[in-house]
Amino acid sequence: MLSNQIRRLFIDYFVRNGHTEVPSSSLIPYGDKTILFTNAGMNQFKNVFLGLEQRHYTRAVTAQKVMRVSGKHNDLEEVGPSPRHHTFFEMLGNFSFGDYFKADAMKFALELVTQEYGLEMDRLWFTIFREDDEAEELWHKVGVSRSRILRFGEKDNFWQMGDTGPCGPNSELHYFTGARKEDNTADRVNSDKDQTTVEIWNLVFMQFNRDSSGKLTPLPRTGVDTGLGFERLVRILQGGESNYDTDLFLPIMDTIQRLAGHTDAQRREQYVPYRVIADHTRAASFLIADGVLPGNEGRNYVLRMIIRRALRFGRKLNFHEPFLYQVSQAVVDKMGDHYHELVERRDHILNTIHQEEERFARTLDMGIDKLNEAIAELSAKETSERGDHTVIPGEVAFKLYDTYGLPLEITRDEAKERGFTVDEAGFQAAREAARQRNRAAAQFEADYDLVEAYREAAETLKAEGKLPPAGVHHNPYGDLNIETRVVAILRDGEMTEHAVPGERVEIVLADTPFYVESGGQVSDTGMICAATEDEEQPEWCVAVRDVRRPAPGFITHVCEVEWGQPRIGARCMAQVDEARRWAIMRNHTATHLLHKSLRTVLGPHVEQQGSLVAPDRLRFDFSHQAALSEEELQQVSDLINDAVLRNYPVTAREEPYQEAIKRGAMALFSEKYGDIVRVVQVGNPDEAPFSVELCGGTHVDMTGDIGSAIIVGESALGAGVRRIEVVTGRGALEYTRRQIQQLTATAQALGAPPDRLAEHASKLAAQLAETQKALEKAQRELARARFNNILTNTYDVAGSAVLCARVESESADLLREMTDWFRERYASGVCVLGAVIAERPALVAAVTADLTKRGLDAGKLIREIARIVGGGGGGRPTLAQAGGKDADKLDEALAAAKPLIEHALHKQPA
RNA sequence: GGGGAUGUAGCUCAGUUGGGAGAGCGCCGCCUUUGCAAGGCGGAUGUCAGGGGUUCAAAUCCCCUCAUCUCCA
Repeated sequence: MLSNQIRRLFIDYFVRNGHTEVPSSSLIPYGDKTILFTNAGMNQFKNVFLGLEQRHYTRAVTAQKVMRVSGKHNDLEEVGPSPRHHTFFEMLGNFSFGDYFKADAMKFALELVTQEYGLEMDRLWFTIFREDDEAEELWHKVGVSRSRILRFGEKDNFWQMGDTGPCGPNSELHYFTGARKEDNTADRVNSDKDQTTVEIWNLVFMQFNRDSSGKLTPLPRTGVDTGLGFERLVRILQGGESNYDTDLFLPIMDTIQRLAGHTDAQRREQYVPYRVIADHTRAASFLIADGVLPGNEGRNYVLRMIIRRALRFGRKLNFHEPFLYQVSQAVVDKMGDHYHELVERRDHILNTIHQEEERFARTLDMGIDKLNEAIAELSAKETSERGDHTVIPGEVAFKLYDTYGLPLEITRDEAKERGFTVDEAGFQAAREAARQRNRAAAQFEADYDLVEAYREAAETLKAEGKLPPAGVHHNPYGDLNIETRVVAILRDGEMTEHAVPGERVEIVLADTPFYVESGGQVSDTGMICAATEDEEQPEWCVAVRDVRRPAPGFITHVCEVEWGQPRIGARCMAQVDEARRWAIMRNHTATHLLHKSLRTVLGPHVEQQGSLVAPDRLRFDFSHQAALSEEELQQVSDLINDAVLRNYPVTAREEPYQEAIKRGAMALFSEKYGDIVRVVQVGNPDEAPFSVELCGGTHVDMTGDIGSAIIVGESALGAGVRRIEVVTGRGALEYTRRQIQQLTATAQALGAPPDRLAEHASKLAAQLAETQKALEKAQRELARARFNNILTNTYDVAGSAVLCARVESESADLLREMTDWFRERYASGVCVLGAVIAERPALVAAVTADLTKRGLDAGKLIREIARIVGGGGGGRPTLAQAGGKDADKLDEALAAAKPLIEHALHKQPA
């Protein structure tokens, strides 16, 4: 059976049994900062299990993309040597949200593996939690022999989401894959002894809720969450020795072999690099398809690390030119049928990998240069000192790695070619030391306590019935001015009864029209005032500065009390600052127009990487390799403003995710979407829409409301990411007004008509440059003429010319130049000049080279006399300069130079 | 988020204890050549990343910010 069929069979089986097929969520988790990547099948259902989110089904089945690069589950170093460790893999799973529980989950699992997949009953082992007698009975009831049911403790068979929250016992199916019957024994389950018996499926039964004291209480709605390792299952069904001996990996490794030009024997011998490259290419391709770009922090860094690790292993196969992007093509071919994003974004994936390959090559070149420098230094030592100097110290190797990104293996290989070795123990020691330093520095934790305080506040309010279970009723799309009620007042996260003028508190309302920062759109500001009969002067009033969502369903308004005392339970009016909100909405709709226009002009690889929608401007970051040309910017700008002028209606509606995607809606890759999504569409009802985008933000009704949109900036934001900034509406008006003002003011100042300003200005600039040059020349000639006069003061001391004079000069540079003139005139001599520059004394001394041999040092000389003007100085023996504070003593200093020079010149040559 | 490195002409980079901003390539002009390549001569090009400080004097030393590279979380 092929992998695609195996996956299909799983999904179809559960769909037949009443489950809804839910597509895999992105590898990038949304709204969950605790994890870097989607690392389990249940991630996208987390809030459903927590009761924070409702779905229209209670049974689901998924094939989920999963990444594990570090942590307790995986270690990157294992990928390659290990037959069953992967960074990227698929997890098949069925889920029950308050629907069926243990009995059905077990029945489904057993039926599927034995009857659909044809696994042998007497090779299966079943593990259960030590105290879960119920599980044993249920397994027995569906036909499992008691001798094959094994009990384990918390470590293996008790699952929990976190320190608190849902948890429960789990039960695992293990499978004996060995050839010798006598090895099919219980002690090989959950054992590191050998790998003939492997875990294939984990059934988690969410049964309890654990509170902060550790106490378990039964959940009102139990749940089932299962995870079946797809690669392992395929391996078992296809009878291979490792997960790599399956049709999931073989085509990829065939491609590597073809590119490497290896024989089958060579391939067998180098199986580790083959596996690493195959695994990492899969991971990289999927990550890039989900919108991740290689970078140097967070998940971007992980992607870069994975690509570079693959390239490092590629060198073992003699790949020295970019090759990985070609392997990636094989991944797209193999997996694209089920994961369409690979096919849709193929060019982007291949380009990104290719680019990273070239970048890494540059890093290596740089690193190897540094290594050569280090080796040259060592060699120099070797000739001057005794001892062995063919070992590169560990700190040096580590610095190459830590600072210049040169991997140890490559340092080792390059060193070897030059007859050097690396002190690897020293390297590890340096690495460990660095790690320790890091750990010490990373001791402070985030404001975890504060987050916890908000969560507790939200729970308390729900428990007391002051807030419905779903939390604050939130509608930012309707009226911007509504009547509601103060539910709570928080001071530093703690509940309080009331607040007084001038205080900064957070207010929780039963309903709120305030938008909460999300998808780049900033939070609303506004007012909350007492709802009283007296419209003129409400009893109290607070200014809303910010709006936050510290816990799911819990919205707080950060307020400053203007007057009066808001109290819990008070009726009030919540009023969003409408002018500000309108400016935001213009910018948000303009963002959609910009996004679409960029894709039209530049191509479908343009992907939103981030955005900011504020009242005064919008900022849009997107993937694109090069700077936009003048014409491209023009085209984008024209497309946007054309859409504005056409005055398209902007509509939002909710519809199933799949339908929206089918209609070509643009979705953010970093975003998590439920089954039902909000779709914002720009365009006339009977025509093909201008843009369709999944979006939770607020928008204008008609594009004409935007007024106009002006691109005010385009810049680079990192490798392959550009940023465009735009102003709209009143902001655009203000911007053009300022520009025109500048233009007219400049035109007036230059006395030229505005439409010929550029021509005029460049002419003026050229003239100015010419005039300046002429002036400089004239000034220099003048200075030279004056200086020729001063040169007459030169007198002879023991055959050398000596000049100590005060001159006029506006710069120290000119002063220096004068000494050049002196030296042009006299082959042997000393010249000390002084001038007052910007009210301060400046001195310069020059000594011709022949005199320095007679012990005359311009540096020493200038230091000596600079003291008189209250300063210091120095330079080289032939030329030195100094400055001071006391301009009045300049002549005194110059006079003091004479005896010093004369004394030195009268001395006999050394 | 933390550590390390880098930032100087269009590009690649040098710049010693703080004391005259440079090289190579490229570019422009002229010469040589039927033309090209090459060569010869001459020339232009700098916010020394930005800001602050120390100093008579900062590309150089100190602090902050930004950007890029890199390692770690």
